Amino acid sequence: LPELPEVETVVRSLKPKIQNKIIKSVNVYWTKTLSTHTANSLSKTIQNKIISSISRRGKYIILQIGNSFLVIHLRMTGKLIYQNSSETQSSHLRLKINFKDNSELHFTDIRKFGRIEFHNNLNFLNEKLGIEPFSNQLTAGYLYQKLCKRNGPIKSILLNQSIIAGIGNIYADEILWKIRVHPQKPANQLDIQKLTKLISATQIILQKAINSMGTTIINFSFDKESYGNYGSQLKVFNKNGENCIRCSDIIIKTKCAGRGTYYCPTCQTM
DNA sequence: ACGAATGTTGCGGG
DNA sequence: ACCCGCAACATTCG
Repeated sequence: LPELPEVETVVRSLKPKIQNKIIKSVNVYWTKTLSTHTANSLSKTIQNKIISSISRRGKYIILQIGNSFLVIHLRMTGKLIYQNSSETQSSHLRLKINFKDNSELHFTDIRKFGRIEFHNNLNFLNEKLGIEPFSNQLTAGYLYQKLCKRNGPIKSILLNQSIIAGIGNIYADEILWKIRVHPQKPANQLDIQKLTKLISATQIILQKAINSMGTTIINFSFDKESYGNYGSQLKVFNKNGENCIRCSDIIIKTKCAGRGTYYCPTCQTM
């Protein structure tokens, strides 16, 4: 569900609602959600503190609280919903931050894969994650050096968060369609020119998706009932059996890098 | 009823 | 030590 554009959409929509709010307490309803603390210890640690900023790194959402950071990963079905204490809460509520003014930030998650951690710095994230797609440090040279020894499919590289942070299954397929590369093509067979195209396609697609507030296919939403519009601009993802808009051949669905993968067998070559 | 689902991690084998 | 594929996590939906 949420990849970089969806996470960015959540961050932008939450910012005006929760920035500078004072925390009163925290409730946890599914213990595994909060992986670094007990509900009580986190609640004590952050009560009376202010959420001073909300930002994104890869697919992670980062709330700065005092000199520390609450780091949230939505995984497949996690959602952050800002609401008033009088409103009905989801039956999938896993964690709740209560603010002094009686408003609340709810973390809901049907499949319970989402995780929330509290850290004193962001070193663990920066060690784990590769370069941001919009960073000027993302160059064809960087990718070439990272990929030259990798024989696995290029799609698995796009999904590998330690190389580029933020791309998921939908946008990986869209990027590869745009640059006409077969998802199974061995990563070390892409030359500098192709890698340059890969980077610009990544930036263009992710930026357009952010502008459209993400892609809603199964159940991404933000702000309670707001949905992303990038679904109408998808070229291959979820288009199994439809005609490629470039060559009119039939889009195929296969499995690549362990994930459902859509591509055009004519446009996208090995 | 079975299989798959937009994510990540940890495991085993190479 | 790196690389790669696969199972596991938990629930819903078709």
